[in-house]
Amino acid sequence: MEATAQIMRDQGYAAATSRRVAALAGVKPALVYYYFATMDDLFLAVLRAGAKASLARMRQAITDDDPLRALWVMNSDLRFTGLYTEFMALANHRKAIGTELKAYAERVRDLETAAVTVALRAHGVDLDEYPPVAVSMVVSQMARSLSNETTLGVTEGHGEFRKFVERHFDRFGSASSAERTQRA
Amino acid sequence: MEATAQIMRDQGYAAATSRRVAALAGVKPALVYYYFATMDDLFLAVLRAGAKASLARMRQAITDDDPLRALWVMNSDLRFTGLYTEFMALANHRKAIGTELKAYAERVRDLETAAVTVALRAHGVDLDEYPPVAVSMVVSQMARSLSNETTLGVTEGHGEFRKFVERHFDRFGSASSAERTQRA
DNA sequence: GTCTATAGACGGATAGAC
DNA sequence: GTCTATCCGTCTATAGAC
Repeated sequence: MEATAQIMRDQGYAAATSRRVAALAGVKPALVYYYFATMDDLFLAVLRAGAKASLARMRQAITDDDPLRALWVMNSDLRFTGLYTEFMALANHRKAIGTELKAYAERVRDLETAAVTVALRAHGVDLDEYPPVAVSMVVSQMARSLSNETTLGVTEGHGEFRKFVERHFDRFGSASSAERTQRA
Repeated sequence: MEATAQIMRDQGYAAATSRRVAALAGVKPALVYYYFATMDDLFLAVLRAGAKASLARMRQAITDDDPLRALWVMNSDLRFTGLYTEFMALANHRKAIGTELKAYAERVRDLETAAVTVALRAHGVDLDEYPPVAVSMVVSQMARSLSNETTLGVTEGHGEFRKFVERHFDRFGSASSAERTQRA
């Protein structure tokens, strides 16, 4: 499963064949089918393991003293976003993958929203003006978008965007006294 | 090329083989290689054609009386975002695709930023507080993210997010939805 | 331009030895 | 559990007829 994830990240899901996975894992192709009936089952196992680890980290982030930044950092991990992009593409034509990825995305959204709600409320942000679900969507999705662009080699505007995000983190998350004034 | 794009959208890039493309186009596989030396060349041609059409629409959007909403609408087109996601995944392990996609993404960013700069400045928005490049990134990337999620079947928070975006469109000086209704 | 036919590589998956 | 060996399908790409 480790080998599968690595190949998917480095060369795309189409390159994750039973032969290549086995070679990287140091075993023979037939052994892959001893543990996983089909390649789809292997992909699903990789997805579930990644989702489980990711959700665990996210539950930790909820209790973080700066959940917004924790969310940003988590979704800026190139290893994570690379895999996620591959699974998104895979989900396009593998029904089972799509179903699993959808379930995962919805659980993530719930957790993210909960974390952001706590953070915003704790700092007196108007939850009608800044709905937690919308804020969490911006933070996690933009972090992923920037990561995807970085992988592609596009970094134009990234510096300015990070500064832009930082300003809002200050306002919404770890509000310093200076930023409280700005909010008013 | 039309058949290739359709298959990529519906079944993923890995399904766009010379056989299937030819079948959908109503010709024989060998003919594909008469027009395109390799499958990579075909993918590149599809990418270039799509990029050209997309850039043309974007230049139009600059002169639109509501560039921000035009940007949002353009990047909410499921046909466009589906293809874009596939090319992102393809770029992971096809160097030529990656180079082309990067060049395209950078030209898009320049155009978007120009359009947003004009729009914000025209309505007296503070460009230091809301850097045009950051605003354009949020608008286009979030539109794509929502489209990708919709394709996956995830719509949680989408309604709230759209309202959130509408409020900011209004605040940034674009005609409010009420005004647009009046005009219509 | 469009076709038939095919070479040659690689893929998923299975049978059966050890 | 892990292997060797193999079946059979699909893929890219090419040769050459029409």
